[in-house]
Amino acid sequence: MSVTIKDIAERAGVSFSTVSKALNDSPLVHMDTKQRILDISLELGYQPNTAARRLVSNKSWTIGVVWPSVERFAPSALITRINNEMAKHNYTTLLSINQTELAIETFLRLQCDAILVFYDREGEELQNFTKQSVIPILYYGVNGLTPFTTIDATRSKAIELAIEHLVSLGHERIAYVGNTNSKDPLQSEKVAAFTEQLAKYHLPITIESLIPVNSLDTYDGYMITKQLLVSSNQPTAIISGSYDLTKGILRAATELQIQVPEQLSIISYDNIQQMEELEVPMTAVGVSLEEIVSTTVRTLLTMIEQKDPVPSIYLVPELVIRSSTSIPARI
Amino acid sequence: MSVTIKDIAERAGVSFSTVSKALNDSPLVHMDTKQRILDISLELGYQPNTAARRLVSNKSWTIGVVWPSVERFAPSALITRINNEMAKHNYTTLLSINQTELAIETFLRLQCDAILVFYDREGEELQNFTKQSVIPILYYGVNGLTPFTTIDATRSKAIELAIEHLVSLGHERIAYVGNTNSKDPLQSEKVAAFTEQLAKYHLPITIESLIPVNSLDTYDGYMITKQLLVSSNQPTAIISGSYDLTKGILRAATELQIQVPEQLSIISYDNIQQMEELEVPMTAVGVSLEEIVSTTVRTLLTMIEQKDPVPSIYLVPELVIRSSTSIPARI
DNA sequence: CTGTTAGCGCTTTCAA
DNA sequence: TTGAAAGCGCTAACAG
Repeated sequence: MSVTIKDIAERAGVSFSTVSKALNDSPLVHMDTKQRILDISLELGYQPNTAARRLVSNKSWTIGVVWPSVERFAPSALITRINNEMAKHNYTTLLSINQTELAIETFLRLQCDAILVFYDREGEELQNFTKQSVIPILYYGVNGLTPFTTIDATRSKAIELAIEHLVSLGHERIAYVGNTNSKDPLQSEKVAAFTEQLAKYHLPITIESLIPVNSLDTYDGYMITKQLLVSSNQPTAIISGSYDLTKGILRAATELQIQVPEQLSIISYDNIQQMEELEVPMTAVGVSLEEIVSTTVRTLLTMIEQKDPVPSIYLVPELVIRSSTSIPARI
Repeated sequence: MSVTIKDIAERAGVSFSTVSKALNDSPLVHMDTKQRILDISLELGYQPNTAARRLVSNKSWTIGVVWPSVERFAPSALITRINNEMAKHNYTTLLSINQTELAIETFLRLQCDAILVFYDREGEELQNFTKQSVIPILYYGVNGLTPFTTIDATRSKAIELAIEHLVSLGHERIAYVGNTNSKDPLQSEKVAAFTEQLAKYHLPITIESLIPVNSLDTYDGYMITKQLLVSSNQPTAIISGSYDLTKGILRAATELQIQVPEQLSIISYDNIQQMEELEVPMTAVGVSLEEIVSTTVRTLLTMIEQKDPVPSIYLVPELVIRSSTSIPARI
């Protein structure tokens, strides 16, 4: 059996309720007493019993995170950051790699204080949790897909920014490398925005405009780009759907001795620090990781406090210009 | 407030302890009563309060899993399976992507019933948990690296099997594609076994024997193999360090129009079902996923029950011959 | 078979 | 400033 507040109380010669107060830094305890109790608890290696604490406070101090099945760098970094940020607020982040429905059920049973769901799967349907859920559920994804509050990174806006940037530089043959056939709404939103914007600027949409990859892996990005860059009707600029893809694209260009940005401009989705550190510092669009993290954490905390509905949030993407884009090469 | 056993008791006109028994399927409750209570609890949507349950039973019914930082397919599949298997035993698996030390601390504080650590990082040191840990900690990795009970997949034995198989087919120029420079003991064990075995069979060790990749990604596997296969002193057989690498290796071979296994034999580490489904069904070595899962779960359960020390376990790898290996081509 | 009782370890009034 | 007491929701003797 581990040490409890009673043990400390006995040792300190006070009642256990005083210990409880002292440990919670209550102002109702004399400084000296408090210090003595703190010392003793430290000495005894006291660890509060979470179960008991939860029972009485009716809080679990945990939040459940439903993790996307597919691993990529950006989401992985996101979760790590959220995890650390929530820790600062005393919340422990639990991850589940189960199916969304199952994971939510588990977290519900565990009485997590909130659930964060990364909507990243292809065409999942889950509507049954609408009302029965007493605890707040926050989605990260595209708003409107679920009845829940959603943090939406407005991926379409990001693609708009990218194209605007390229067009302003004078590019006309722009390709999008990404999950063009995916039913994943996070991906298809980018694709839709891409074609829309091309149309808006009266740019040609050819078979070389939408370059499909099966996954968002570096590997696939590399493979498809190598094909693309030896085709007859090469683009002067590529928009990449993710950080991982970008690594592959860049590698393909390097290998074919195509200078970036002189001969080929690249602009990537995913506004993360790592873009800076690629062989060619990468111009990127997207909501910055920091902002996604801080907004998510803040929203989560708000939802937990005031169990009232919180409106969905649209995060505004930015364009970060680095060294991978320039005016198109003379042909 | 959610519904408690007291609510059910009131509704059913029995005492709450009877409800508790009924809900726990105790034989001490009359069938009729039990059924009625079950019906009511269902009707009311009763969800047991985990905190309370934990408090009294002094168990959390959770096990914490420290997840390796690097994502690859095989470990990912492993964790998913363990997760599901533990669920059958009423345990909820919590994942932490924090540093090992931090994660263990968290799980300790949460009073998990056991902690499973995937030792997958490069040269981490953590010796401080040796005694203070009241709850069982199980490692998955290479035995001897930590003071804890470890499930060891004897990767060296797997490589032995691979080489034995290749040698028996008549191969002499064998290359190992893997993390040859990694400090990760899981990887270096394979490498060490590889060179040892080559020596044992008096096979030449050249620069083309150990093919280093930076990561275990498909991408890197592809890249390095393409280089390897156009070199002057090509191997007749490749041993791949992981499933992901193998995908890349296979792809490189296909692209260079090298027939597998006619012109090149490939044998892969990671004994998982997916090997069957590659373009060329892959001969593989390693402990089968099923066995790793069942052993891990069983050990975990045992450790939880009898808080006595459990000895480390060495799992025996198998060779699964499929279609990617054959006698070497005539030169 | 069913109910009563006593906690599990902690927080939180309420008295002293 | 401290202590006493109640109770969070549940399980587990023990008594009927």
